[in-house]
Amino acid sequence: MADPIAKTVKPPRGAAARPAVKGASGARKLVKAAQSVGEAGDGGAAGGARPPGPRERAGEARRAAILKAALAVFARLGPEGASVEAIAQAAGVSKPNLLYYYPSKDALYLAVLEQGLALWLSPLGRFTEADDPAEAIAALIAAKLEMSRDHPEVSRLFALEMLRGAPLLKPVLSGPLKAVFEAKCAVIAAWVAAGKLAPVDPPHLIFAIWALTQHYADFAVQVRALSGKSLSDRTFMDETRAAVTALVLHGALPH
Amino acid sequence: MADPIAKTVKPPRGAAARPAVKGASGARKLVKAAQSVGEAGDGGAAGGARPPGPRERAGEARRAAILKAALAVFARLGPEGASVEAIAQAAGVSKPNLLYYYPSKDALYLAVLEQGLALWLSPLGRFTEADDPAEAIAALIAAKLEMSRDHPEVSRLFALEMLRGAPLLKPVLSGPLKAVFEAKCAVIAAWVAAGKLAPVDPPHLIFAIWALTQHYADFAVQVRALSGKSLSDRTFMDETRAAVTALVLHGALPH
DNA sequence: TCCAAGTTTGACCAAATGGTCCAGATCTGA
DNA sequence: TCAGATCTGGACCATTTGGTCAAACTTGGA
Repeated sequence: MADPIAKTVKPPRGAAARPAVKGASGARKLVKAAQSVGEAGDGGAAGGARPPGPRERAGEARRAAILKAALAVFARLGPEGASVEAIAQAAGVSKPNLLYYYPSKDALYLAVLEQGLALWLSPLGRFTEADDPAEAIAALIAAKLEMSRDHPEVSRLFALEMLRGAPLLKPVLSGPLKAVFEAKCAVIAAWVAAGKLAPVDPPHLIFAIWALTQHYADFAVQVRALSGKSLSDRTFMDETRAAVTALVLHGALPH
Repeated sequence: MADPIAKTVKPPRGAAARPAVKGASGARKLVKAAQSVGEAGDGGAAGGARPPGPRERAGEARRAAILKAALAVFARLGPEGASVEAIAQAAGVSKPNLLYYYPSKDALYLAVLEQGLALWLSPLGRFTEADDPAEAIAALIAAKLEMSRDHPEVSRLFALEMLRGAPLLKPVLSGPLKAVFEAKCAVIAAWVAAGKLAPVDPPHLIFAIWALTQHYADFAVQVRALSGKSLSDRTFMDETRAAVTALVLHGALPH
């Protein structure tokens, strides 16, 4: 995989440009995807008002199957380690057929990343100055832990990207994510100013929450090897949520 | 890279078996390396008492250069993404020459992992029931953060292995690491029992410390993109240490 | 000085892999 | 029902890449 930014375009045969791989460079696409996180999010079917039709349906299903398989394989082996053949097999599709839906491995990888982005960013979502800090922080922790439990591959995929130096994600990091990040820092700072929170450093508080919650997805093997448990165990999940929440709140609430 | 456990042996030409790639399967080697962390750690030169000699010296230097370059490349691209050619180039060595010192990419990867293991495990080292909890925990955090600052590639390499499901490291995790982990959990439990610590869950406390400190190495790009700083900034380092220590101690000390 | 052991590398090989082609199957709309 | 568009996958191709080989070069020591 050279630079995926380059030639991600080029639709399959002569087909109508598919929504999943339309114009704009990879990075730009990711930024756009990140910006539209909160929005309506139809995302699906290409056409206008026309009802789907069985063929389009099947195509969309196949596309989804490929995406799902690709997420699993990419998250485990990384973009280099994952072979198109392996993904195709995991998706129950022939390699040329996969390449029909996604014109290249890079395009597929980008699509996977794009799909995961919304999910990955969503928990940071809603908390405002008006909220109760303890509640808001607890909710954020819970949401992130649920992400780690229900979509660990997404978490791992993004962790992988970070480890690689975020070649594709950097624009997202310093664009949309930074915007949200700074907004949330401002909220925390406001809470501190209002005396609702101990004088914590907002960025570090957010980093801490991220680190503590993602750890259980990204280092799941280690957690499992050492404790014998994983977030899919109900009690371990509750225990973890309690431990992380307690840690963060004790550190952040006025004392 | 198929299963690196398999045929890691086979010395270069007919040369005397090199210490770096001697018998025992990869996994066993890693476990042994992990167990001997605290020990003397000569590790170097092959022969008995015979003085090094300029030639051996040069060889050892080259070996070290290769290992260093390999760490950098592997940590960035992963074992699949890194090509032997690229590593050789980074080390200023021809590809066949690299293969002369390390008979295969797998062997090289294993050597890199092995070398990093001691470093990675070392911070967990010394703290006992007799120590002051606050001091001991602060020291552990400081040591891990220094690791993240001075050897981020090592941290990233191991993070990468975790994300991959720790194919090579699993024996280490459930062997030596688990032993140390449980010992430390016992220490923490003793502190709790003695009333020197709030009733925290020992495993989660350790996970928290790991997560919080490694985050600054593994997600350095994100940290840098969002805060503009990195641990190599003196003030940011101090700030981070303070923030993490405060968070953990507030959460763990009796309140 | 000379040699045997150790070191270095250009040329080469086989396997894996991303991607293409094309022929045939299937569906859609008229 | 039929023509054209859309799918599907077996065969194929070019490139990359891990690894080998043999020949040449270096060097420590007798």
